[in-house]
Amino acid sequence: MKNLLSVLKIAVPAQIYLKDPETSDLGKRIVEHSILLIHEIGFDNFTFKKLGLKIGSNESSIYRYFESKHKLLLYLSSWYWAWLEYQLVIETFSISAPKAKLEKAIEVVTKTIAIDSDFSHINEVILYKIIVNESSKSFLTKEVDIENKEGYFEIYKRLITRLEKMILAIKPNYLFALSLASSILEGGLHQNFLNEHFPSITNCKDGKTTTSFFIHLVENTLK
Amino acid sequence: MKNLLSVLKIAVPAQIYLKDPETSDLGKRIVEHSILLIHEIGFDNFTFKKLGLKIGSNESSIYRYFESKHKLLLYLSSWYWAWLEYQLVIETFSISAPKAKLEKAIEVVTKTIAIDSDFSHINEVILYKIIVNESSKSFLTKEVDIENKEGYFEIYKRLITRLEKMILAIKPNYLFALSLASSILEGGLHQNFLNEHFPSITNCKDGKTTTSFFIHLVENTLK
DNA sequence: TCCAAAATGATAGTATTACTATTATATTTG
DNA sequence: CAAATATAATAGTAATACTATCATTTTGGA
Repeated sequence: MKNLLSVLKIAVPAQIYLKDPETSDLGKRIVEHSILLIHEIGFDNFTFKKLGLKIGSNESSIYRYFESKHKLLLYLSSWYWAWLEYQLVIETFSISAPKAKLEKAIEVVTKTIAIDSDFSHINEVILYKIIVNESSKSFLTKEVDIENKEGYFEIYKRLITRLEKMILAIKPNYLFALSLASSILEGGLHQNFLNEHFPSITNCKDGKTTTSFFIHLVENTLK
Repeated sequence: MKNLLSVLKIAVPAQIYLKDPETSDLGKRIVEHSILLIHEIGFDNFTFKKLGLKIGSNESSIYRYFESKHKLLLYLSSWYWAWLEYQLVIETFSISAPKAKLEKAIEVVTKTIAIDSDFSHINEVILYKIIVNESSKSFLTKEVDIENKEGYFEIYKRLITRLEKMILAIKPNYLFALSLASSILEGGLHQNFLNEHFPSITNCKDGKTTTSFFIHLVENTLK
């Protein structure tokens, strides 16, 4: 996995950034340390000024890469979804049995990311925590419809349609394959959020995983 | 339903406000018009100054009721969950068959609110839209753990444990009753969000309702 | 190796936000 | 009718989320 990725690049929709952060050292440091800083102080308290201070660079230079901190969050989210899509594809590619394939897919998209694949400047463990705690803010805005039209959520939507296909491979006449797919993805994040902040309203703790909850749920639903 | 509520008061945790908005005309206007204004311009663009302008009052007066706009959002969310809990209780109270009871419960918590019960200054149809589009912001903060300890989310959590009980009444040995309950509640909101902004990744549209998706899902899971 | 272009940094400035503080004026109530 | 309470008006503050301008450094090609 690590080696494969070292020759690949996670592709984020180009409209999201002004200048591709992957093309320079400063750009990479912006992305790397924005993840750490957002994790540390939360997205709402995060500013480009504070990030500049942290990386020994200038606020104005960061604005050359991203129009706003909202666009940066969109970038991080898209990057994560692209990374997850890649994981999904390689992990399920060689499985031909539909049921086993979907099971592996559910595992990939609902498990708590705990190991940094370490192929780049991006720490996936911390990024995953940001996705759990902040990523909804990327679409909970008044501008969501415009930004959706501009393609900012393409990777996310593609991921869901990939899951949908795997669901339909098991039960072609199931009427809610898309809704089930989006429930697995967002629901997985939400259960992990609850585990962290509201443990009294989730069972996904103490050895019982979010993954096992969803595998059981989906299996029964598609029976 | 309307008549019953006219003698009842929706109880929101008192820590959320500085002065109970239900106790004065200004307070009620603050709540009433904050719902309309947040719906109109979005929570992120909403300010107490703009609200003051709208209701012909002063920013400083609004601050006497709510410490911050974040607290106001917590108030609106809590109010909605309390209102929904009330709906849940009266609609399921007289049903004794566990399966029918849960089915009705799912209907209550996942359906799109389209009729204003009109018993108060609060427009539940618009409030529901705010819940769908903004309520996650009430807990997606760095302060969530402190605020949780202070009891700001009590009603929400109680609602989920009510659903949990109904689930366990059907299948007492089911290990994920809490997770299923929280998935129904948040998942219901999310599917309705998708219906509004990302229709390409949900099936809950064109006559197929969010409610029917969840009823089917839960029924099979508890079989 | 030098020159121009590109990238980065430094500084300043702006409108708005999310408040707090103070004082003045209504309104209610005992 | 006075005192308490509620509301309004005004001012002020530090921070935010940027934009604009200009200076300096780095780099990539002839």
